[in-house]
Amino acid sequence: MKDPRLQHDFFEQVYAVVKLIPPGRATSYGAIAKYLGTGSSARTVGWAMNAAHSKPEIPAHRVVNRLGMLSGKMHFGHPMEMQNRLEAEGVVVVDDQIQQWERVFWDPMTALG
DNA sequence: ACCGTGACTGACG
DNA sequence: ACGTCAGCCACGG
Repeated sequence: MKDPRLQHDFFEQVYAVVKLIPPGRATSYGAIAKYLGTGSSARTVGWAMNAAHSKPEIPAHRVVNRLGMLSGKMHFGHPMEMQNRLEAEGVVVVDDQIQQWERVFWDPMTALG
């Protein structure tokens, strides 16, 4: 990613993928990073989500860590907001952990190619 | 330009 | 089955 314009679009690329996550499903920071080709920049994806804070159209609650834990819940308006949104879509969350994570997990690599 | 800081991850002990 | 470490990369001070 040497083209500064592509670099500038990195956040937008992250947002584009996040917006494609179907309701009731969730993916991980690393999966998004891998799909975008920068497999080792999972942290930066998290950073992008932090910046996405102001964008209501982005379902940030559908992005969790690789184990299906709500590691970003503290960054929502209320710590329970992330869990509430997920449960509103039928996702079961117990102790910050998405239940049946293997079934809920949405992999952009296989879903989008 | 340098350094500290993460909503991360995989590897080690 | 834990806790730690070290890469990782974009950003702000």
